[in-house]
Amino acid sequence: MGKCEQCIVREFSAIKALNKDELLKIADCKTSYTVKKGETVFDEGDALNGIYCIKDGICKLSKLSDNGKDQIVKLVKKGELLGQRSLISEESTNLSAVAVEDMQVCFIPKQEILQFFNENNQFSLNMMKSVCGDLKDADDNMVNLAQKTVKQRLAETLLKLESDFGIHEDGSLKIQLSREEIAGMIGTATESCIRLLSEFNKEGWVSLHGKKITLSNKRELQRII
Amino acid sequence: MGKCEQCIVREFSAIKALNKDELLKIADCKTSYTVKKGETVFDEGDALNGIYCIKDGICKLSKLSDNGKDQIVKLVKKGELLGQRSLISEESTNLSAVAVEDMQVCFIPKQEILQFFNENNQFSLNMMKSVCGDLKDADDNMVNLAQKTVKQRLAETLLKLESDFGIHEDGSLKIQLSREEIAGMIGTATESCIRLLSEFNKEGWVSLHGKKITLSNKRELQRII
DNA sequence: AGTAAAATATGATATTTGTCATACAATTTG
DNA sequence: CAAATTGTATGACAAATATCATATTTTACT
Repeated sequence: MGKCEQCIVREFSAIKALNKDELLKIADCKTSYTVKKGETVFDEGDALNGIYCIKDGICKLSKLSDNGKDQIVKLVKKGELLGQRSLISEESTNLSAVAVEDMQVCFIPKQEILQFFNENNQFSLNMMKSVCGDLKDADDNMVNLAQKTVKQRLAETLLKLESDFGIHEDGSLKIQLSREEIAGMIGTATESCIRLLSEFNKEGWVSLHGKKITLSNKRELQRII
Repeated sequence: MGKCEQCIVREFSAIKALNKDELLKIADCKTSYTVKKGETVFDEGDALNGIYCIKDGICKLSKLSDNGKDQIVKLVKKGELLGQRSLISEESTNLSAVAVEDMQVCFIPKQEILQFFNENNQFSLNMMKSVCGDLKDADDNMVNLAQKTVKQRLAETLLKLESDFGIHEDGSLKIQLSREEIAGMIGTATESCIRLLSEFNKEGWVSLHGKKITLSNKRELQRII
């Protein structure tokens, strides 16, 4: 059983408000495991009995639309929590969480979290702030989906992927998503996404090598937004 | 100075967790006023020094997009609070709030709310639930904007307006929005919205009399979603 | 390594939606 | 009350995007 006290990501979420004793309590009741790329952490409609703390890796939160396409609502990375909304609202999840790369997660049972809500005000406040941050992002996203063209959304998403997840030494985006997943983020058909990426490539704004995407002219990408 | 204890809407929001003393404290420091239809409660980018409790009326939360169009993110009605997100995140608002019909609002200063966060756990929890509810709605909305057609979104929005705000005796929607506002909700051009409403009218799904909209065939509207 | 499956790419075409122009109706204002 | 402004309506057209078809490339799997 790993010690939460020494966990690298304990400073990255609401959990940073917990003291030594509280961290020990979590360490005692948590269960850690790995989730391989493509595997599911939880599915839309699942009743969650706790929250997940992402120790490593990235997952996508998505919702299946009636037309059969998966809309990606958010990418969640190392240090962030999964499933808070569902826990707080006392509802089943409205989203499913699938690993985009191999993950290590710790599951913390509901009762612990609820207890912290009652006993540690800063924890509650942190959690609130985190949900509020998600809400702001969601609102911004809504406006983009409603008012911007697919091209603008693609450019914006690429820039955001770079700033959120960084680049390799060769300059390519660290996070690797399939074209279908990118399409699912910007809300368009996979073919349209592929087509626009090719176009960006021809314009010299990005360069494509297999799944690797390098933003070679960020200024132009920024300009068309 | 009105007494919060006797306010009709005190049960409708996180405020319901406050006890008599706490309500008296609010009553003491709040300022009540009216906002006429079309007037602004606060603007995108404003730093808020508290939150607003809507005693009566409806307002739209919207964000101006780069293309000059206002995207309506949420309609907020009697009993709900305005400005929590901004207060919790300690940021300026990302949305502006404009009255859609005459409103009565009470402004409650920041310090009071922050104190309740520290002293009244149930209040914090309620607030969290409310923000989580907004987040869920926003996520759902995102999926609709990304994956559904304008026609589907219009039908869905009309049904939602009826269920959220009710109908007059003559069957028409109680809430009256301009075509431009409806377009701003579904994320489309005003002309497209007008055109589709006409089409729905010709199909016999809605009937239009000036600004009054009556849903005359909800089953069909439901079907096309 | 060799085959099957999946992902990517691209063309052709249809559909949806936005834009611009204009007309008319309703509402506001002096 | 008339003029001016704003909101609604509709047509014509252009642009954006989706869909379907079909290669080609990459990846996964024995």
